[in-house]
Amino acid sequence: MKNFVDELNDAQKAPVLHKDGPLMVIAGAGSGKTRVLTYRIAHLMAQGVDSFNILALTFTNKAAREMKARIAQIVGNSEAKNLWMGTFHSVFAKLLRFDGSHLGFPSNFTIYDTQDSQRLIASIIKEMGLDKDVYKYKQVQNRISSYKNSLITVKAYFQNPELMEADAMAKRPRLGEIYQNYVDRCFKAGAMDFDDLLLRTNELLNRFPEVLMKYQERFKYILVDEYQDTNHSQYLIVKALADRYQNICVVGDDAQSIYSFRGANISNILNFQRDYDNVAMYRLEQNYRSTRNIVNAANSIIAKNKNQLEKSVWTDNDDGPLIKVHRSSTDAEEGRYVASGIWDTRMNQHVPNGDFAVLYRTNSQSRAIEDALRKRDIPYRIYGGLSFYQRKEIKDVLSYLRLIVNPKDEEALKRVINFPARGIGQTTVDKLTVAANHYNRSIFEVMEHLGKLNLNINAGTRRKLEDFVTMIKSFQIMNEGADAFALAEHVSKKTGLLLEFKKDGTPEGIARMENIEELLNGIKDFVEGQKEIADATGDLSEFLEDVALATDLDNDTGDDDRVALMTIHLAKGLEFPYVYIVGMEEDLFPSAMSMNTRSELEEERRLFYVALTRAEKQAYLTYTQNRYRWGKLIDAEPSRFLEEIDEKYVENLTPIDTGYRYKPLVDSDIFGEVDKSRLRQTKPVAGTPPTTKKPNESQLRKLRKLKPELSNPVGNTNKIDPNLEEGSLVNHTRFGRGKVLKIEGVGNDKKAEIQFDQGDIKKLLLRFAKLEVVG
DNA sequence: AGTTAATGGGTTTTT
DNA sequence: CCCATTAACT
Repeated sequence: MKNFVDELNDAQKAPVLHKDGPLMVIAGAGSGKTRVLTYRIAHLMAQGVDSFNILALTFTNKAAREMKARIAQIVGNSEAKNLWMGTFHSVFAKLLRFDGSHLGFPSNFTIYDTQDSQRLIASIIKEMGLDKDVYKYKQVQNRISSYKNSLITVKAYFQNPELMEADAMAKRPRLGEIYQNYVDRCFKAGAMDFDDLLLRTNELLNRFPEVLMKYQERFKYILVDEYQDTNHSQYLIVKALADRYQNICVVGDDAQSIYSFRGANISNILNFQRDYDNVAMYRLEQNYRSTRNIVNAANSIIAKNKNQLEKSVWTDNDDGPLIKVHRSSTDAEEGRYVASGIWDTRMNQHVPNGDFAVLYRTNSQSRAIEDALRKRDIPYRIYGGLSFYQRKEIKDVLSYLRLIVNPKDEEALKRVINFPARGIGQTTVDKLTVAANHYNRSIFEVMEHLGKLNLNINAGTRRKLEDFVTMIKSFQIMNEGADAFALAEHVSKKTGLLLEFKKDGTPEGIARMENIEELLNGIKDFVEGQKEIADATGDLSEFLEDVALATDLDNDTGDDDRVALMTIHLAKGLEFPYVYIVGMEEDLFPSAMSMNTRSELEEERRLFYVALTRAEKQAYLTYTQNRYRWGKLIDAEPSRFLEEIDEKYVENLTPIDTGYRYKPLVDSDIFGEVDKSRLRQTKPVAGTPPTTKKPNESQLRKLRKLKPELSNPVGNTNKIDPNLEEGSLVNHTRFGRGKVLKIEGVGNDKKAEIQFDQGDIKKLLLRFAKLEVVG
């Protein structure tokens, strides 16, 4: 453990060697920010700071793990073990497990994910008898979430006439009541949502000075990575904890602030010098990552933003090749271009798959890329999107486990009380919910005391409820002895979950069963892994917390060689030699939802800056003229960002599209509400795209008339027969033999027009599934 | 009352 | 393309 400081350049050394007091490091993309943070922690420890007194907040748990491993190499494993490191959410979840009892939360509280929150809110809206078209649960959840991130509690909400008026203006005067109910129900269920982990930490530190004092003393040195993406709630936690010793080191880059949609506040970094006294300020401006062309191109883009800190990123690296821009006619062709490009580079340069990344704005764009890579047998891994733990079957198993740990967990209970089906329907659950609200108890408690309550539930159903309670209780008893793996395995079998998917027999059913098996293996690994860690017990509740806060990136073992596919947001902090940025189109990137105001557009631009600066050697930008969106082919126009790059650094592989007029910017920051009528777009000059035909009026009329006849004709909507194609002969359960005339749409949302051999039904437009193929 | 198929609506990024 | 809701069936 010596001389590690010599591995740094002078600019990097300064913040590493700086000892006490607040410091801010403004670090340009690729300037060795993580290195500075890692070495600073190692240096503090080498100087005799107890590792128990250091708290490091990182952007992903994976980053924390890697940093810890590197520090362990320098100062030794036993010392590094005591560091508190992780994301805001995971660190403060841990803190709340210790001290949440002050607020009335059990140490085994559940963490609700977004879906759990939304379901609960939907249920509250229904119970309150509100119009669900006015109070849309997703919007309501969004609103509540942003209140929480701004530290607006229910009480604060009702004390703020402006907020209430804003919601009343939006025709949602009872939003505050929903908020109130939501908070109460979470509390009653012993549950916290993602935002609560920060909000409740704030509450804890504010209301209990002795707790605050304890953690101020514990965390004498605090380091925060990606400070530009902290929200108000996180900002206040850091401020409170650092208040005593003022040993706060924040690292970030305002040019890479891309999380304002979840409350990140760029002014946290812009105002750091105002918030603390005698701030030492360091800048890292030399980029070690990318070629000069990439660095300069990125600079030319970010220069279009008005709101930013002074900074000039430069590099000593070679110029490298120009950035390649490619146009294709459809998203499928775009995929083929990417796949063949990767293929060629891999062959010519002899580089591994892991050197490539394909970045996109939205998760749904991955499909076309996947298809093309698969056809070429190029191994890839998709990060993010629907994560493993969010899949239906996995959430089902996890819900049982959650219920065992915390039987008050209402969302988990509602999910599994009738899955696999055991004859407990919606009406029964509604009755239980009403009773639970009435007695101010959890649903599970109501179920435990069915006999003493008069709930108008018939004897058969009552019996089923009792059986369910008995089953969960038997699991709880088992949980006291057996380890998490044995329990989870027992639960999957005993509840009939595994069987449910097995008897299904379809490829999906088998895939689901395999997923459950994979989950069980994951639990096994976890239990064994936890035995190595000092303060871990390897029990179920620890696993559940891990799962609730894990990101896809965290689970990446990185031991196989694959092309990486991910959103630009997920790519923050990563780097790859070859980077494809696909879907460079208006309305997609910049996104149609975030190009109305200057601040939104500037954030999209920063996102583009982040994307481009991931590339070390070569960047490719691609766009299409037509793109499938939900099965429909739509026009696409090149992104304005393509024009914003200084042309010196770009090579156009295809003729440049011209003749567009971009949507005018309406600055709602100044003018208030955006006038949507001003946002009309001109038509493209490019060739006419192929269009899909809609059913004509007479076909539609026929369909509507036939509707009663069409009950139960085609099986499960979600499973399509891949063998069906135009011209196939099919057998219909009701109408008999017929021929497929036309197929519309893509993926699982296909429709077939079928001509039947007999009867007066000539043509029928159907969504099809499980139609038996005859010919 | 409970189960299953069909339909209609929204449509970004994530802990 | 996914999900929640509705409609029809057992």
